[in-house]
Amino acid sequence: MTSSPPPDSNRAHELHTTASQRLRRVDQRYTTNRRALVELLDTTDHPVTIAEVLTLRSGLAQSSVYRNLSVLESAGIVHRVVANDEFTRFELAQDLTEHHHHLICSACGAVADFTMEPQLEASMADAFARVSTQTGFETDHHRLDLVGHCADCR
Amino acid sequence: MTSSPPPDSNRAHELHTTASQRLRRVDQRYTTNRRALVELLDTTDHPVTIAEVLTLRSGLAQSSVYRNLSVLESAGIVHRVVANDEFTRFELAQDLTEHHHHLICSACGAVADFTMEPQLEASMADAFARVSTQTGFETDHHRLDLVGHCADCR
DNA sequence: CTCAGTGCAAAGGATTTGCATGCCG
DNA sequence: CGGCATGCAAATCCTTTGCACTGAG
Repeated sequence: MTSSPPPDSNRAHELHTTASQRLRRVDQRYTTNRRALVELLDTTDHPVTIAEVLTLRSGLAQSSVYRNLSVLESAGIVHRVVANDEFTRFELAQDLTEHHHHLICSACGAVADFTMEPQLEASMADAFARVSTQTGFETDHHRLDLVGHCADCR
Repeated sequence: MTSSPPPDSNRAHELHTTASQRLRRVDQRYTTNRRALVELLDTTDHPVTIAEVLTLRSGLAQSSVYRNLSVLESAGIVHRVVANDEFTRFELAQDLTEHHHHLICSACGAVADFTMEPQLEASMADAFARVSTQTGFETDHHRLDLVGHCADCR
């Protein structure tokens, strides 16, 4: 620990600046609650459920969390993640973090992040481009999940 | 050997045999309703929602469809597909059909199947094996979806 | 002042469950 | 015969919505 500013504070600052800009672009404000959500999502290393949000930030009203995550999603700041259980999860959009994928435990429902070699990502991107050409489907993004059992549930 | 049956009827026959075996393995019966569901899923080229099932086979009770798809899933005959909307979809397990992925239209919710080059699949499988080794996560299967806009919604 | 954002409570809707009946083994 | 599958209806629970209030600009 030092007295100089933590290296991450710049990143955090940029994150909020970007969030604010993207919200303005869709005529929305960067309110205290929305900022709290972005900060929370920036903290975790996995997509969070609404229940987690309410536990970790117990001041927030449930309906506002739903509404604000929805707004943040439409502004392209957060991303909705569907896993195997009935709970919707949210994470920061991948252009605000790092491109990654998910390990989904079908026993306990846990979702963890992982990344793959850029080279393999590139091969996949090529393949997706071919699929688009062949099918007329226009791809916004892809999602690649491994479904199985986490270390705890094996 | 008797007179040779049409090529597809063998496939269908095997499908039902396999289904029956897998159900027995988990102490379940291959009832008329379950057989109807397997036949329906074998017909479509995309995962179907409960609503579709009820429309296409209007004799079935909603609760029985839910229950039976659940049973078929636990027997490894049917696979649950989560898309972008609020509807759960089901398809035959990929070892009963062909390994494939999904094109998910975020506008209309449509889900279509597509396949990729075996070579690329193999590279991905290698990468997944490495991830498993590193994280202790045991992979049952992977799912790769492209999310975007289908030809109709572009 | 104005109006979007917020919180509370009630409604909505896909999915699950309780229970009586029917049917397969 | 006995027990599982089925159908109907009611319950469940995540999510959405209505409405009055508040606070930022």
